[in-house]
Amino acid sequence: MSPRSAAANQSRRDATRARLIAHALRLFAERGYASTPVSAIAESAGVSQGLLYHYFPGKTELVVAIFDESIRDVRESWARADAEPNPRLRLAALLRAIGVLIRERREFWALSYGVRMQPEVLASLEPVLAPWIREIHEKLRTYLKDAGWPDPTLEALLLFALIDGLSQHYVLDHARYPLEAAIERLIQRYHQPPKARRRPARSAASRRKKP
Amino acid sequence: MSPRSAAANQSRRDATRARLIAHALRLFAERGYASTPVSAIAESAGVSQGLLYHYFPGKTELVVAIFDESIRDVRESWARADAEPNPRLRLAALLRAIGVLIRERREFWALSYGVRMQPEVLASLEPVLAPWIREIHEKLRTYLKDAGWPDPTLEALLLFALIDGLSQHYVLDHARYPLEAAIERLIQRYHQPPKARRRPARSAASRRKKP
Amino acid sequence: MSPRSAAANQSRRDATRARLIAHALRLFAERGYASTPVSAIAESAGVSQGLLYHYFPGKTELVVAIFDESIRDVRESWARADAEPNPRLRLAALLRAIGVLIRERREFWALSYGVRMQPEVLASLEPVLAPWIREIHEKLRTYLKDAGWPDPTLEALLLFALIDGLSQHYVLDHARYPLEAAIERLIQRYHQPPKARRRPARSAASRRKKP
Amino acid sequence: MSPRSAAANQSRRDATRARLIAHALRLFAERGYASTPVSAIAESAGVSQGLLYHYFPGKTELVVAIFDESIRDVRESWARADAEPNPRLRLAALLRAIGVLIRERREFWALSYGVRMQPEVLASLEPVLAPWIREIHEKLRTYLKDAGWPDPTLEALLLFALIDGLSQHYVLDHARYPLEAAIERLIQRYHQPPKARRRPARSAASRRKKP
DNA sequence: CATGAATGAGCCTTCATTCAT
DNA sequence: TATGAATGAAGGCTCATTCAT
Repeated sequence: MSPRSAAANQSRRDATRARLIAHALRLFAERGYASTPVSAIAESAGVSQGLLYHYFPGKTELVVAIFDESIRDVRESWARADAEPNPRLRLAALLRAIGVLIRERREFWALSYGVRMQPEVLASLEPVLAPWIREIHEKLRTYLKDAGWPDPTLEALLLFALIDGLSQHYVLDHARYPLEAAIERLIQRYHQPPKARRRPARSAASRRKKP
Repeated sequence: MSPRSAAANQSRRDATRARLIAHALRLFAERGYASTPVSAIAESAGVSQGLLYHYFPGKTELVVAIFDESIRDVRESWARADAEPNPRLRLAALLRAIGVLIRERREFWALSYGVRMQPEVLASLEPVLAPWIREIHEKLRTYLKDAGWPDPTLEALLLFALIDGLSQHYVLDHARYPLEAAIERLIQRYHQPPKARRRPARSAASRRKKP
Repeated sequence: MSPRSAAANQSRRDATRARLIAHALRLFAERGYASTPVSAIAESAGVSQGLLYHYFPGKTELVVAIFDESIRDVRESWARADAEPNPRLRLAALLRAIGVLIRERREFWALSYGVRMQPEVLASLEPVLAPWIREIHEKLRTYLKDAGWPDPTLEALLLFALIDGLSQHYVLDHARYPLEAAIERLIQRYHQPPKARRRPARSAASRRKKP
Repeated sequence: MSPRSAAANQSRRDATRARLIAHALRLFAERGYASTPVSAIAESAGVSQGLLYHYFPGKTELVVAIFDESIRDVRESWARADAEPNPRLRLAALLRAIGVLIRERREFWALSYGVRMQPEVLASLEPVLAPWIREIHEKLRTYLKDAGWPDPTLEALLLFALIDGLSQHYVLDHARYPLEAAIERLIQRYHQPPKARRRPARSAASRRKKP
């Protein structure tokens, strides 16, 4: 085989693979992972069922590939926020980037939320998912800390939960959900860290101990 | 005339039904709705598979029954917060009640999040779910408004997202998730409405135009 | 137990039994034997499922009971035709009685035709059905013979087929089927035996040989 | 490009499909539609149960396919009778062809009669069955009319009923039923239209009024 | 690389029948 | 006599995966 045909072959492979991933993502998002037969994906992508198994060892690996790719894209998108030198604007930039991602990657979030509670799939996804979640949390934590927020760890936890909830609610009703307004309010709220309290917040535990 | 007293029969029915619901909830939460065969539920509850169909027309209705019951319980629990006369403390009471519910009803939330993205199941759940979501939002909105928050509608949206995200993250890693601390921080943050801003918040669009 | 209560009991038994048979017949006719659950019959008759099994050992015996009863009624109805002394009018009377029976017992015929091709059920029905069919054939044969028809055995075969076909077609589309007209034409045709042919009918085989 | 030649694949498909139809027909005829599990058909045809569902969407469609094919064959067979120019001989030719079909297609008639009274199956069969029945009736009517029979519509009704009844009785006891003799008698009877009656036939109603 | 026929396991559901009361 | 909860055995169907070509 000439190198040229080999290269052509490779690009064809890549194209087919990409098409499979794209169609799988759309179908998984629309109908749910469990309710989407492999046959439907192959058909939608215009390839035979057998061929799909030349590209992915199984349905599970297909979903893992989707996550791999999507997470990589999301990472790239976020990376741009790092360019912002001003820590306070940096956080805003990140939130805005997230808003865009929520909208543009809606299908992926749909799949993601649909699969998160399925132990079977989750098992294979763990190696991809766990580091990513840590990474998100760490990123939020750093940004918040740099912006002067106290207790950035817990704060990052809340912000992450808020973003995730927002994203999920948007996915569930994207036609009517006021995502833009919500993101703006979010940006505004995180524009500056809260002033130091007169009295430091006491935890429920400590409160119980000194009544 | 009746062979078993009607009351005895009814209580027997109720007991079996409750057992089925409890076991179904646990299994659905653990393994996911789609991955939990009806046979596993029946076996776990210690009844024959056929009997399950005397109590529920199908797997779908079983999950609907779980939602019906769980939502009813959640409603009752929240209703207590309404007793608090002070609007500001009322919101805190609600958040604290929610914290308790997240922990105590963890299995239900797991099922809930797992099923939310599955169109098939969702279709049957819609009549139960849609009013409930509206109700939650409305309750949050009212509480926030009574506590003096501006734009309570959007604010309720964010708070709901935050709670939902928190709950979901807790479900995914309940052993290590600092739910209590998060709830406390939440209560603290919502302890009083934000002060009026010096400058009204500008929309993303306008901001982009005048840098 | 006093004899009176025993008698009352018996009549109640009979009433329940009759009700079960009637409802079973209707349901079997409407939905088909195989597609009618025993539970539907019990419910329709307003008794518990368990009680049904006190009256009939099983679904099969229920259908046998229906046949027993229906055949008995049909026999009684036909018996009246025997009263007619004139052989020619007697045949007409029988045909007319059959016309009435086809209409009045439509449900039974529907069940009968639906069950005739199901070996399982047929096995239990054989002891009831076989003698009845022989009886019908014999009756037709005798009537035809008495009316002067040649080869009454074969003739009875044809007449039976014609009646059965008519009945079945009527059952399949009773709202539009011109049963009355068909019966009248039948009576007219069988009003008198065919004149002796000039040439005896030759078999298909012999005809093909001498053209 | 294709791994197996398209033609080879198609012939393979056709062969499997035909085998499935043949075995299904036999089993349905022997044991009845409802009492024949799909698994039995697959096993009898020597394929896996799952494969059957690659060829037919369901059990219902399998029986519809059988009807489609059988009816097509019957049509072809009857078409030959049309070639006969003499109207009187044409009717005889048709009846003789019918006699052959009754015998050769016995299994199909058995299935047909077994299914006719089952509303579930009938629903799917309606689109195939209804036009066919109209076609039969119309053909008989035309043949009778061409042969000089008065009131050919009603006459066709009777002839159809007779043929159907004959066929059914033959199916029920093919080993002993004198089908050939019956067909010959039929042909002989329909050899020429009845002579005009001296007295017009009176309806049952009018007859009852003047005793 | 590519096809799609073929498999086999498992799932949801139905239903005749039994049984404790 | 009467109830209806309970069982167990199928049955129809889906689908991830394999394999011959």
